[in-house]
Amino acid sequence: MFVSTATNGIDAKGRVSVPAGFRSNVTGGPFDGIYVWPSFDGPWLEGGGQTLMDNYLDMVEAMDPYDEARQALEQSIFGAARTLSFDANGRITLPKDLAEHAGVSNKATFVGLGRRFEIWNPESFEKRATTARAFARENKLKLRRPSRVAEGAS
Amino acid sequence: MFVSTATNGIDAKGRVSVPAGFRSNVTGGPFDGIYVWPSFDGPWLEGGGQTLMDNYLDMVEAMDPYDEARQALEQSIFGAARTLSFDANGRITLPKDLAEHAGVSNKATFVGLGRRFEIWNPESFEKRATTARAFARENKLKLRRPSRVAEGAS
DNA sequence: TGGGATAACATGGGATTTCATGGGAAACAA
DNA sequence: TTGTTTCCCATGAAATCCCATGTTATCCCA
Repeated sequence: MFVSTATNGIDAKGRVSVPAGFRSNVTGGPFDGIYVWPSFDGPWLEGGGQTLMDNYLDMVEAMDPYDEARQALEQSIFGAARTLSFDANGRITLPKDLAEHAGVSNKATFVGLGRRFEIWNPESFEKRATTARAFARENKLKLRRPSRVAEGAS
Repeated sequence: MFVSTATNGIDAKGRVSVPAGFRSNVTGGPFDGIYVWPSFDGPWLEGGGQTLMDNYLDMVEAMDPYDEARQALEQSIFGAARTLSFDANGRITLPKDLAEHAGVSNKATFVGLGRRFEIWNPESFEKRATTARAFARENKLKLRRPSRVAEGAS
């Protein structure tokens, strides 16, 4: 799973190192790289590996073919996503339009969120992280064990 | 499960031995190590193995995708967590920012709490343990057998 | 049940590898 | 050509691996 947060530099060619911990998460797919698309909630990018895209595909295909939500998801995710391959050193080249959407130029912050991750402008992320932390503290009680008991837990 | 309390030294490289009893709890995961993140309740660290993180992921994904609390929790847990691998002798290297959050430098106290554990500054923990004991004494009557027996718990 | 032998654990330091980053050359497109 | 993209190599810093060692706990056998 994608965990932790790391800020890496973007060089003049638009290249940025994907944190090593993220890379080791996506090996074994049909290509050596990640999927990235603009968030439709705000100025940051969403990303993940083949497994995530497979999950989204399953979810979409479980919906009615003419469900508006289905079409929105199809267009916003599959239509907007890019396959960004790693170079020999584990970097991707961030396309200009994606960089603009996220407002990143010199540095980019990778945030692991379990199954997926986000790419942020470092300053914007810092602001959001501060409020998120307080909010998480106030709302931690919303975390409930799934109704089904986790069997075989160790 | 994680039980007992142990205080181990932190060397100049930031390495600290994870108590052997804790280590034997997390073997068999995708990596040989633990997840650790800063508590959002105070100056100590929270930790656990793959099973705990899987449980958190299940709990978070049971929430509405656009619940602000969900996004806050995702960032505060998965975004803040680190995967700390064991070296050949069962040590982890505590990142500086985590050590600062917990206020540890020379020694760290590992506290087993069943499904997860905490890492404390030894003096701070001693203080809290005193008040926690008193609190437990006052509230011992709240301990009740679960209405439904926990299946498959080990 | 004592006491020596053995294994497990926590700790220290040096050597090696990985990681993030920079720049140049070659392939490609317009 | 001219600008862009991809591949390849170099480098410093940081993290990891490997070996050594004292100490504690456990085992085994008389």
